[in-house]
Amino acid sequence: MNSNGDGMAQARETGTLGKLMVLLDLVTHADGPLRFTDILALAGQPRGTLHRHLSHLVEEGLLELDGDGRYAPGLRLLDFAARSWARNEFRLIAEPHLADLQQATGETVHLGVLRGQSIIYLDKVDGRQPVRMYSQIGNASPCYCTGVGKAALSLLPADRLADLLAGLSFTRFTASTHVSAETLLAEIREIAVEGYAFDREEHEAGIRCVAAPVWSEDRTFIGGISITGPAYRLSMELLRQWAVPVQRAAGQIMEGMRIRLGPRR
Amino acid sequence: MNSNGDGMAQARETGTLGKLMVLLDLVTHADGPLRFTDILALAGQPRGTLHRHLSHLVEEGLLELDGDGRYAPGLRLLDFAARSWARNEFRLIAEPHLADLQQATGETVHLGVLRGQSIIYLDKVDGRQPVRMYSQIGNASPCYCTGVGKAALSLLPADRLADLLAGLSFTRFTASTHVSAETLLAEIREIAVEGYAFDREEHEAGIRCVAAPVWSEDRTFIGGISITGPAYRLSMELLRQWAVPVQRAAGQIMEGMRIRLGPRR
DNA sequence: CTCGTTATTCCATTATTTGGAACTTAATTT
DNA sequence: AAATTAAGTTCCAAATAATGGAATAACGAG
Repeated sequence: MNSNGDGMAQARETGTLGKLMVLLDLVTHADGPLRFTDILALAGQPRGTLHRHLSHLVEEGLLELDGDGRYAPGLRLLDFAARSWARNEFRLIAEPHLADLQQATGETVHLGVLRGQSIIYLDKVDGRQPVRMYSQIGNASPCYCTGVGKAALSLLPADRLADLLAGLSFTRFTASTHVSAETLLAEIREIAVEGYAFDREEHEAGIRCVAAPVWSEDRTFIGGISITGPAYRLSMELLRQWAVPVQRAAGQIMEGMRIRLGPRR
Repeated sequence: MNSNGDGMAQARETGTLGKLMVLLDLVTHADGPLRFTDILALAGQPRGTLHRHLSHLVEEGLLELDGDGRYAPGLRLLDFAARSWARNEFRLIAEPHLADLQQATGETVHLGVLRGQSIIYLDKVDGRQPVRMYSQIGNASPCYCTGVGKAALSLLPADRLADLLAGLSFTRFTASTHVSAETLLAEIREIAVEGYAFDREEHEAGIRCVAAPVWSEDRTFIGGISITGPAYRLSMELLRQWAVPVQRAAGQIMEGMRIRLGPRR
């Protein structure tokens, strides 16, 4: 009955919630607060419907409406996120190993997981300056141009990987960004063999990283950890050396997951 | 038809969204992952409805369903929150002044705003150990037992304050926690006169703070900043001295808001 | 294998959402 | 100041999506 094989991008099967989430997405991804008319143009929902939807979102604290009639992300989202983060077992288990890795290398260490087509960063340890956490934690980055992302992709079974690649649309961030599924797939196959991935200034010019895949046994978490830093300090040769400790830390995290989560299943 | 005059607590006027948010609240506020039956008992929604609601929330990434059939907060919430936080103007303007205050006192500095009956912490600057941001940022704390909370309440017009107090239910966290609207109101009146508030170990034993109110001209942000630390180091006398720099920093933040946001209105 | 528990699916009924249009309010121009 | 245009809000009959009781399926312990 309800075949969904066409090329329509944003079709959702989640009823009212899906429509509301489109709005939340629009507002949170915009460069600044949006007025009603702006959202009307972007969302393509009828006036009456849109107005009620926005009112409900504001009422629930998911959006905020300022004195100039502009909609911005609501602060209630922070409370939800803080709780989500505070009790995340993957992160809790990984934390000490990230700190170790930071100590060993002196560079910034990240933990991220694959959610849909994005990598969501769960943790960051940076030894040098006081950390501005939200600056990176929680941020969703594309999977095809980050070390953690490519490491995660290398863990997917062929069919799931193919599906994901098929749905991907590439944005060129730098000269080295993958912009086709073919070259990306080729690199992912290599990564699957080697067990580690590089980001060769693919997301941000001047920034390199080496990453290793990490996953939980039930596959709830498919992601990776990485060491990131400026290209002038992190030669490709150095990154190749660091692949070893990164993989070791990844192994320790997975062992920690097995011990903590294994018995229950 | 749908009279709503009874004592039912959680009645919402936001249709489907309201019901979904109740579920998000339940899961994010629980001590750990919840099974379907747990939620069924807590939410009081019929089986079929609940099941569909949960499925939709999972599909949208707001909840996650692990291999044992337990629901936990979803990581998509982190992405929303990170964006909400990153562009929050109040926080951006306050940031340098919080850092100054931290430098001047050596203790932890917080920025929070009133949302409903809660204070949501927008920022934290702690000079000593590397900051675990989410540990505090984003967390919603009760307004009646935090310095920032009481400072914020002192800014409310009498009628809004009365409404808020009427809806408050008090939890005794320590021996000094306010547990009645009367004593709280009395202190708030004092704070309104003095221009600063203390937390005398009211939320957590052994932790004190001094706070000053901060607000934006359009009243979108009503909150405060505080200096927090252990009681053995922060005597009440010292806190009284620090009221001055805290108020000064608060003034600077408000001046910053006026300059940045004033022209637009 | 069986029983008790927990989770999922089904579908006629009903309540909610929908969305075009009318209306109000605010901003801009003459 | 009045007129004009744009922006935001409310309304309500029609259509659709949510509802929820009951049946089914999956799981787990004894």
